[in-house]
Amino acid sequence: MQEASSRTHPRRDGERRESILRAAVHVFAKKGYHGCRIADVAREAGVAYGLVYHYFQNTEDLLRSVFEESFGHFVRMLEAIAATEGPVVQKVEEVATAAFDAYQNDPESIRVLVLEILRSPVFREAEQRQAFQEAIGHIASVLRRGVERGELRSIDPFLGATALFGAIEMALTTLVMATPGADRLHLDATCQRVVDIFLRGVAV
Amino acid sequence: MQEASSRTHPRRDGERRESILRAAVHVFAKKGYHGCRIADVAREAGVAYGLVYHYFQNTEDLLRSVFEESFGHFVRMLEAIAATEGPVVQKVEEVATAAFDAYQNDPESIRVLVLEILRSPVFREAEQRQAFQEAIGHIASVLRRGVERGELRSIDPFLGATALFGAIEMALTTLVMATPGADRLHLDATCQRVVDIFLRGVAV
Amino acid sequence: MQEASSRTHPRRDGERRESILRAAVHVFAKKGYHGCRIADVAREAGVAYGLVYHYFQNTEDLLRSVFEESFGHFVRMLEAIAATEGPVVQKVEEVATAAFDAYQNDPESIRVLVLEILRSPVFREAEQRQAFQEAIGHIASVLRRGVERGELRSIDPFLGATALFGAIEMALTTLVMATPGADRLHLDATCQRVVDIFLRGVAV
Amino acid sequence: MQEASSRTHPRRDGERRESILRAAVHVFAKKGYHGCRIADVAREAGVAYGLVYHYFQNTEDLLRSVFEESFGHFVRMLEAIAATEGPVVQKVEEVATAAFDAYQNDPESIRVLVLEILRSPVFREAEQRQAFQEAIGHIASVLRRGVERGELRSIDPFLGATALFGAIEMALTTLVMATPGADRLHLDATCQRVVDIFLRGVAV
DNA sequence: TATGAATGAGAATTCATTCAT
DNA sequence: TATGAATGAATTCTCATTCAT
Repeated sequence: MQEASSRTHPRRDGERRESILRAAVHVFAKKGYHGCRIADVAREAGVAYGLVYHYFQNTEDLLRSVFEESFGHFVRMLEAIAATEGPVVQKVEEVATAAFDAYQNDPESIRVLVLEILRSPVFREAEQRQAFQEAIGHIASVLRRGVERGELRSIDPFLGATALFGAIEMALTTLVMATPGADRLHLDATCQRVVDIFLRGVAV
Repeated sequence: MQEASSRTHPRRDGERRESILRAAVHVFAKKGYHGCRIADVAREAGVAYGLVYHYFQNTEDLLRSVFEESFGHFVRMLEAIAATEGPVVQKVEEVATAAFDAYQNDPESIRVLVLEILRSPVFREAEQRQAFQEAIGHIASVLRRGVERGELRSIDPFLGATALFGAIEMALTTLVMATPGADRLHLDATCQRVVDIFLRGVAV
Repeated sequence: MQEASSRTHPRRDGERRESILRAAVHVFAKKGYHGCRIADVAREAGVAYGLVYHYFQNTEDLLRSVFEESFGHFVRMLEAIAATEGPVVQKVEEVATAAFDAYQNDPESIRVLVLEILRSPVFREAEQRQAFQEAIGHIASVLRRGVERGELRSIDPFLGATALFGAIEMALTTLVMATPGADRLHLDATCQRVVDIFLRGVAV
Repeated sequence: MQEASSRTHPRRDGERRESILRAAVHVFAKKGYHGCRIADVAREAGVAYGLVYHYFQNTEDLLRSVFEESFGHFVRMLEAIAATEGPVVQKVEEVATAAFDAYQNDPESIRVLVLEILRSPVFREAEQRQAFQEAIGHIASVLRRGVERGELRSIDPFLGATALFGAIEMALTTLVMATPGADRLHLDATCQRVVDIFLRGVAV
């Protein structure tokens, strides 16, 4: 259909793969993971559906890849934040900002991540749940350091991380569930407020 | 809500319907909503699958009913909590306790609620999302009163409710995702700590 | 399509199953095992293809069932022949007659058996090959008794059985491969001649 | 037969084609004709699958070529045996030996020939069935001469050939079906015994 | 020659739902 | 009420074949 595309040069390796992945995110966002048909993804990407199987084992592999792209990226950001030094207050802000920025930059991906992937059946597999724990783990390590340094009162870092992650995720969920377009402006304010409540809650 | 069937054998009828509903919760818990086949539910309930259609319009109606049973019940509890007077600190504790108790009493239902229903496609329909907002709304009204009375500092009640609800839900999620049986003992402690962080965060 | 059929009474249990099985034999005969589509079988049987899956797990199960029906029947006949007493000469005649009669009575089934099943990939599984060995085994036991009683010269019964079985099967194969209708008349004569050559070959 | 390709690199070309053909035999032997995918053959041969189409029109052409290589070779051997003079007893031995030797030299090809090709759908086409008749025909002509010369009793040569061919093929089938490696030693003995039974059966 | 991305027809299989009994 | 045979739309996945490079 889209004759314009690059059937000429498979130049950048993975160009096609990338576009299929993007299309999948799009379809997930529109119809949900379980409403996502390979045919839809292929049409969205402008390729024959056989090609999807050229790049991905099957539907599940496709979902897994989308997950890795989106959540994996987020986890790596958290990892980076946790890896660099700095006062806890600032680190917590960085964590929240990372999440809200990601939403601002690519709301569709975050919508899919939050609504479709995080609690979906793919998380039934231990391997994937681990990624979830990992995210919380990075936040926990930030908090642990804060407690050790006396920047925070003596809380259970893992529990604190869970609470922060939950508060952020739920805030994003309500944003994501709201009519698209609404509340765009309040993003930064919302982020600040969540951080504010949390930091006061764990302050010495 | 559910058009109670003919009054001939009130008990019997309700029993059958009830057992199918319980079976559905069981199957949702085991295989997830999208892995749930009518045939599975019928087998689990020990009835012919044709009978499921006697009590429920279709699959979606079945899911909606499960939702009604579990989340509806929870929302009504929140509503009751919000409706009665009392210091905010106690009310917030009641909210958290309601959630953690529900988990303790019927973990399977909560697992389904948390993992399958809250973010599932049924929530794509405005009608259902409303129930979600409703839950947060009840909590918000508790907080609003607290702010008005000066029991809490001046926060946005809706945002505060979102943060609390998110923290609780994420705590339950990690519990639910953890190996079954683990951490059962720490439920009360966990509940207290989440409440503690939140209350400090919003204290005057 | 065929509204005339018995959707009224599932009276004789397996009536439908039986007709699907017959249809499968028909389609195997016409298009070969690998050319056999479930849709073809269903159309031939005059049922929806979903029904095929009601009675059979999958295509392979269907084939296996056809095999059991046809070859199983033949093996049981050989078993019966081997189980009853009588002079070897007569027993060998009975074996050959059983095969040629089966062909005369239901050439289509035998065609499928000989051309499609005996050497098909289903025989790659040990379980099925065993049925093959079993058939030869029954013939071998007939010959063994003959050797023991001095009715035959001292040959290896298993090898003898293999030779006889092979000669019969190849004779049927050439019949089956010939234009349908041809040679019908010579069946009895052919049978006698094969038996004749074999019996002379193993006579004392 | 096979339209030898351009004479530029006679050896190279033939080598490639040859290796693809060998790979095909290998895959047929392992997975059966219908389980044989062009991609499998290409991988086995260590070439890109597009190249297969350089040397063969399509899958069927590939199969036909494999057939040509294996069965064609065998038929030509039978033809040669039938064409040279000699006592029938010796000729029959030559026929059987040709088959058993072929098996000893290249069991995989014979396995494919016996299990995959002889009864496969390609034989549904008259053109190919002819090759089958041809093999039996060569044997029949040997027997006919034997009858004419009074070396054999008055049997129908075609029927006799069918019986001999069937006995040999079934003996090979049981060998081929047996666990690989077993009975290798008894090949010559088996061959002799089959010939022995047959020759006595047709002796004057 | 050689490669492998791209295509799409075709087949198996699933499962919600209906309905005669 | 209760059963489960029957239906068929919908979907996934496979694989031969083409073709630009």
